[in-house]
Amino acid sequence: MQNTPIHNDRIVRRPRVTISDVAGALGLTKGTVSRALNGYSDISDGTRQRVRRQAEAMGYRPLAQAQAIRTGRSRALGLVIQTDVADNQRPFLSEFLAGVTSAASYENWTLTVATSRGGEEMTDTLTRLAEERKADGFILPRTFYEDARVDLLRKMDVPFVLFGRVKNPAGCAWFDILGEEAMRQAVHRLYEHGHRQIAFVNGGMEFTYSHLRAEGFHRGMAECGLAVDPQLLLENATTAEAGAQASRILLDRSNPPTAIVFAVDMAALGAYEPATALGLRIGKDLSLISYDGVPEGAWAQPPLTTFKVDSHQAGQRLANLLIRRVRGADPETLRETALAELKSGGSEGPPFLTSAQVASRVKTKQLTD
Amino acid sequence: MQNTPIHNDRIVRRPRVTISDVAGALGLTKGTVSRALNGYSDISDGTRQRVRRQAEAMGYRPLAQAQAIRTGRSRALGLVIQTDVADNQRPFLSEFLAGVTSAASYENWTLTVATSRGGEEMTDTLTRLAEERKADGFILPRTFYEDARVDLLRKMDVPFVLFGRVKNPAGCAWFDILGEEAMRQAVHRLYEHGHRQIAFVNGGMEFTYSHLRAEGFHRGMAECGLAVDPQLLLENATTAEAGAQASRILLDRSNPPTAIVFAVDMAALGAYEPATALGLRIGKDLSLISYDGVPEGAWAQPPLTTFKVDSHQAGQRLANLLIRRVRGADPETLRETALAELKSGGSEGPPFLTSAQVASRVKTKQLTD
DNA sequence: GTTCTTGCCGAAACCGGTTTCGGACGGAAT
DNA sequence: ATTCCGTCCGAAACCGGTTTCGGCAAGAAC
Repeated sequence: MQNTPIHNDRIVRRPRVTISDVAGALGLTKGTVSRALNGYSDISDGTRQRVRRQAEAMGYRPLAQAQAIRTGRSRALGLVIQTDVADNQRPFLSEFLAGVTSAASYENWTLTVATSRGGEEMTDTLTRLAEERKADGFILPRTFYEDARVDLLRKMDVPFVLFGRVKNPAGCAWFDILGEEAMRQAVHRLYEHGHRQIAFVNGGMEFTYSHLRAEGFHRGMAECGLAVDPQLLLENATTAEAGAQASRILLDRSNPPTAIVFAVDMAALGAYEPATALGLRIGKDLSLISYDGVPEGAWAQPPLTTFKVDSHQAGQRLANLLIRRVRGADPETLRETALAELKSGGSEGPPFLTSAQVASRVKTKQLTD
Repeated sequence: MQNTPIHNDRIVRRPRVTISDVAGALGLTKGTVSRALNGYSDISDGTRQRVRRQAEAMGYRPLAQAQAIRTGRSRALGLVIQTDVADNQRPFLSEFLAGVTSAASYENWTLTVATSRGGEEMTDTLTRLAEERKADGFILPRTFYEDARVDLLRKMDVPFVLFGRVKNPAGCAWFDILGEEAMRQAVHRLYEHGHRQIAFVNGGMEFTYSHLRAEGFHRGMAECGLAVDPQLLLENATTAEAGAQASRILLDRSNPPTAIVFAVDMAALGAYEPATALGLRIGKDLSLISYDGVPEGAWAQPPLTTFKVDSHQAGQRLANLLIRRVRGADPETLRETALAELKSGGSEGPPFLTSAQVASRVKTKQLTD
């Protein structure tokens, strides 16, 4: 009996052009070809040209994996998607991936994707991908204010870039969209419409973006000369249910808001049902401005006014930053931001009612029910 | 001056446990350890046990890339997402990826993702990924009736599995959800509600699913003893705009439908606006049943009745099938299907109006506008 | 005309695995 | 006591690259 593996998998693959093929065609050694292609200084310009042309002509593409076992790098970006977060990144994922992969493939890099439910599984996944060198570095989406992934990767000395920011930015590279600026503009816009009682419904405070958006809201209020009523500040609404709950609480106040700024679209969409039930018309009796640009927003009646995020651009920039990071660039020089774009949908406008009128309408509606 | 590459990238990585480390600890050679771990028959059970235990204890994980340069396989699945298709896979992508990666990582495989606008770019991307061995095989989502990707991969002899089916199934493995069965059930359900004028709005005929769903619709009609009115059959509606357009056409017929079966949720959502504008209440004067289970459907008023696809399961099964395929299983034995689950939302019910009444209401409404 | 550089390339080791080949050893058959 | 035959492992080649090292030839310095 001959010596065979138990799983003798069928292997069929057509031959590739190897570096030895290129070297042979030129009468050089593969070492020389390798150095020529990788820009070593001990190769003459003439030879370098010849090698480049020949490689091109033969359609030679180096095998990233073969390079990797010596260099430690395989030209692969890593992305671990959190599946436990009740997040709103879902609808953007396709665009985001398109952005990442287009920028990556431009540099001949690829993307390795994994998912994780967070916590220990996240640690295991990142470790495994890094140790098996399935990724040279990671894009970390949806950052937490204090992010365990950052601590881990910092400790392992694995390159990474953040989509978002963190509490302690030391050694971090990132791309982020200035949510704080959007919230600031939202307040200004509502103020100009004539609103004076403006509420703010934030997301989960474990996320960095919530801290930033809160800051932007407060700054906007201050710039407009409006005092922030602590009664009109709520947190932890990232779903429609939570948004509905928050809206009911706010509208039940003695001084209800005539406008609500939401940090998250999905929460804002939750406001439609309770508002309508209380006899308040969205965009007239109650104005809403939110953030994200989820497609569901366009289907609401009236469509949700929101600050839309360009996910494709985000993916592109993050891929670009990470590649530069892996190549050794200083992370502190790899920090970019962009602005969200206002998409007016009709959920905001000049107030038809005063706060007091809203309150009385809510009261009478509740009594009649 | 010493010999240095132009881009002298910083390389920092902590040491790994290699197969030589394991071999050294046991006083064996790395070849023996390799054979022991890969189940060769010329290793005694005792040694195999010792090696397994030692590898486990030292936390040895083979470097897929190093294995790949000899074996040609790197334990990576490939997924190329089409970005040019006006599709509805977007919302499901996250779940789908979670399914794929969970099944993959269970077998210690990973997922390489790329995007492509289709056509030549798709060919290039698949070729590049296969040649660079960034993927041992591919999952092909959203299959076309005649699919160029299938032809290419067949020719290159690269393993693949389809999410969906194709015209010529020879040598193809797949997982698919029986859309035809859903359409059939949709007709039965509407028939039992009392509908007799049932229209069908299909997706693009370049997709396999459209052929299948049409077949299911026709079968359902036949089973219910209903004649199919060619006037009530439309195609090529995969977006809300196209769905709205189709709805207007159907409602403008001399014998308008009292119910419409849509092959695609996004198209069905397009029916709400024109129906409402013509004074027809969805779920009463006009019933809708659709397919996909997009989240937007739950936000429509009334929510859309639809057959929901389990994307997580689909991803999981596809990953599993592809791994077996790469390991050499006969594709013809790798074919699975599942059923979509009906999610009743309120967009369908017994007809409040006859076809003639719908026609007259449409006519008067159009005159008054 | 030597000697010293410098430029440029070949040779070979190396990365972390897999796979082929052959030989040592022990037990059974002769 | 040989011979024969499996069993089981070591040795070494190999995969496709990268990187180190050393040496040859030509030009510069003496």
